Amino acid sequence: MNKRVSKQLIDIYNKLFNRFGPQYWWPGKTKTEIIVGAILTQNTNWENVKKAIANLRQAKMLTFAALRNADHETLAQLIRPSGYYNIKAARLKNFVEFFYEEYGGSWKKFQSEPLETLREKILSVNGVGPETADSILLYALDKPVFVIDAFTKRALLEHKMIKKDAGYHDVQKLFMDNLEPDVPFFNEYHALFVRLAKEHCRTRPLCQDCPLAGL
DNA sequence: GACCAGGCACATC
DNA sequence: GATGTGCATGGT
Repeated sequence: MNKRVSKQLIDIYNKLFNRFGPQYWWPGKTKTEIIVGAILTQNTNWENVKKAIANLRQAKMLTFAALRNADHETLAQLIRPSGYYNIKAARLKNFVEFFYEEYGGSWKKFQSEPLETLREKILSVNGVGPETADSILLYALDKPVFVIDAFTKRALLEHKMIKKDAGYHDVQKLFMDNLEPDVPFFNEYHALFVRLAKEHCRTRPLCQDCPLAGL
């Protein structure tokens, strides 16, 4: 734990929170819905994901049991609005199969597995990479892991807190080595970075009235 | 019509 | 281990 870095990270959080307030990410939803959303939102606008999830809800497919029984074609058509529907249908199936094979369909077993091995196992599912795995861990299973996305990296790069070639794990380490594990805090912090991305700096470097300017 | 969105796996060098 | 490519919809 580096005190200076730690203070800086908390400082960034405070600036973002003061500007944007709480983001209420994935509030009041089931674990299944959060996991489905995490997979469907890969490289995809959340508004499109909402349409796909609405279709699934309408078809009563927002449970793992229902997803397990669905055939590929039906599932693919329901999630069509979220894009990459063939690949994502397969990925949903992969995850559901993993859940039943590894944990016998028990949320209790799933959630009580130690974090280290749990993360490795989730990552081993084809179609689940670091960001999706960590979103599932943090938002569905309440595990204290910090989710990194492309914008988080760019913001940190801008403030010279990471190197240009830093990988996902390097960036994640910066947060997790320098902050106390805290689920609600990690939840809000990542959501605030995404809010910053949507609100301010879509594809450009940080703009002038960026809340992080002058750190 | 181009460009983008809360990635990932796979091929190739 | 770095770089390139396919996957696909809906909004701006």
